[in-house]
Amino acid sequence: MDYSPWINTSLDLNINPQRSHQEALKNGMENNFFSLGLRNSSPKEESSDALVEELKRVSAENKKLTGMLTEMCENYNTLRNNMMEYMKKNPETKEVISFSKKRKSDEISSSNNNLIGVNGSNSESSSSDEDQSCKKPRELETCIKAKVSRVYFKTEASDSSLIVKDGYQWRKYGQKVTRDNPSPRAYFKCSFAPSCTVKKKVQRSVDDPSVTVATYEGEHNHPHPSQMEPTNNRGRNQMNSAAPSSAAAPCTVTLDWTKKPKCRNDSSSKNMVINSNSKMEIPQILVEQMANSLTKDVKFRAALAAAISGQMLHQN
DNA sequence: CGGCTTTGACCAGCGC
DNA sequence: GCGCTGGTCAAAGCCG
Repeated sequence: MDYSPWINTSLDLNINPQRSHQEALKNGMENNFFSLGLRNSSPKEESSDALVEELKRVSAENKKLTGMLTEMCENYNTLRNNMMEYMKKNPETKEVISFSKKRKSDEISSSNNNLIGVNGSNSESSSSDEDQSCKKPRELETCIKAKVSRVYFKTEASDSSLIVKDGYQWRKYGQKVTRDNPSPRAYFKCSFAPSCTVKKKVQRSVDDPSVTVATYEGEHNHPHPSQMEPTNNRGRNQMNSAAPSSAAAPCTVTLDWTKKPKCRNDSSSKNMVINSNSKMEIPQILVEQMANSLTKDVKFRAALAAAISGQMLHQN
């Protein structure tokens, strides 16, 4: 899947150590600066001194936060690499988990064979993010066995349809209201090729109803429909929008082994790993997710704007 | 008429 | 063993 991520941190948090302050300033921070009522030509020097002090403090805080984020990224990647290494070294472990009682295991294993047969690169398979995925052993097992990826689609909150425009042709075979989410979960099978066993679950995010979470199980054993027949428009659902980059530009995330299960309500701690198919670097997307959560905090935004304006003052 | 969605029923895994 | 829950099936209805 060659999608571009929809993640937009809205605030250009200085999360990239390589990025200079000048670059950050280019990205519209001036607005925040002026919205705070800070002016270069402030008449009251005392208050400006206090402000400068405050700005220094916030700058230091900003620096500290940046360092913490960087450290978190490093820890995350280390942990993930360790996990991957462990899984490679101990395939029997994987097998033990996989052979736990799972109904229709033959079906799943066959679909898994399809995955390997079609696409040998299964390295980035294990995946999930914060909330629902893999919080039960059964789901964990599914994550390990089949190629599971989770894609987030930004949609209109008022849009109640669980249609995800990913370009493939899906046939809906069920819908269920799950316990942990009031919005129904829709079940889809790939109907483009009869032999394709890819399944998809689509459900609104608990945290953000404007976000639709699509969980893909398996991998298509056929090319993307838009590559095969660009004009093929049959079907009423997904094929109507065979261009994946249209309304919803998803971000594929993969299993986060460092995450404890049962933390679905903690949107601020979303750990994500971008699928290797994506052009984005893994730490970058992780950091952007963190930044996204942080930027929801009004206080943090104010402090951040103050810190940046401090940098501006410094330069002037 | 074919293909799709809807939706209630059914099945199987899991926890108690 | 029983109840809960998620996942799947399949009949009925809808739509182009």
